[in-house]
Amino acid sequence: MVKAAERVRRPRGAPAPAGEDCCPSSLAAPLDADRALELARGYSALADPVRLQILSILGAAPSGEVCVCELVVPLGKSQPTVSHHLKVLGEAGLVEGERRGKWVWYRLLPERVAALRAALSPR
Amino acid sequence: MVKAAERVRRPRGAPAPAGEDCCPSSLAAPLDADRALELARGYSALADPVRLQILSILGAAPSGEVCVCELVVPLGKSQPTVSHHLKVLGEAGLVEGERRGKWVWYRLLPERVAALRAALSPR
DNA sequence: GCCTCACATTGACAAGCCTCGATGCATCGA
DNA sequence: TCGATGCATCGAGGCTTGTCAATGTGAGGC
Repeated sequence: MVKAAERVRRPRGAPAPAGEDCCPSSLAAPLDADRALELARGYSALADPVRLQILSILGAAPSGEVCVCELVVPLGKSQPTVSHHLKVLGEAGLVEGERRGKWVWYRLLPERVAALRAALSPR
Repeated sequence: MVKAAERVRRPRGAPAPAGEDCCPSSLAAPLDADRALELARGYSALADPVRLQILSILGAAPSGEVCVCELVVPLGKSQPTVSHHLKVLGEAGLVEGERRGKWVWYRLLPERVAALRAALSPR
């Protein structure tokens, strides 16, 4: 049971890096089971090399988005497999897809990535 | 194939946070399969609520270390289960255990945590 | 309407993971 | 030496996950 007052407390008066005020570190105080489960779901989405490659391709794309057809060949997986991984990433809130004509374009959602990143901050 | 020169490149001249020079972001350039697999193994260790709770307990411990007997009750899992998760975390390089008499004391290894954290940095 | 293309969904299989009881090993105190 | 304690390992059961072939769906183009 982590109380809200404890989650926003920042000891030692250190200046918080931008964008991490709302995303407390998991290493500062013991996690309750619910928040641990929520975070574990997020890291589960990262716990597959194909999904990490998808995120890296999206993150490196100049336009910030990539259509599914551009993922199948570099990943070396079947189209249904790629679609499955995109669904997992979408359900984890890490990516978002948008249909335009025949194609679906996916892009990274940096907020959720930042939240998972901030949870690994040292106390 | 990510070339070394590309991995250490830091555009926009922003000052890099300490300890992240050596740990390139996964979102800056497409990951090769080997590095994706290595990172995925790391996040797999984080993809379980019990293990996240263990890390948070270790991170919040005033002395920086906790003996196994102090983990079983708060985690609500059997002793073999706790031992299993500690082994997984150890093999991922996230924790380290040391025997002192009858007890084994575990502590966090912040370097590996920082590496997984840095891999989520935006480009 | 019909065909083609891009992508999602379904179903099935193998592999891996989480969990716990039983057991083994090392240490300590008597 | 013997029993008790703390932790690791083993083995098995049950569930989840990654993968692909087959199929479904939605959007053009003819």
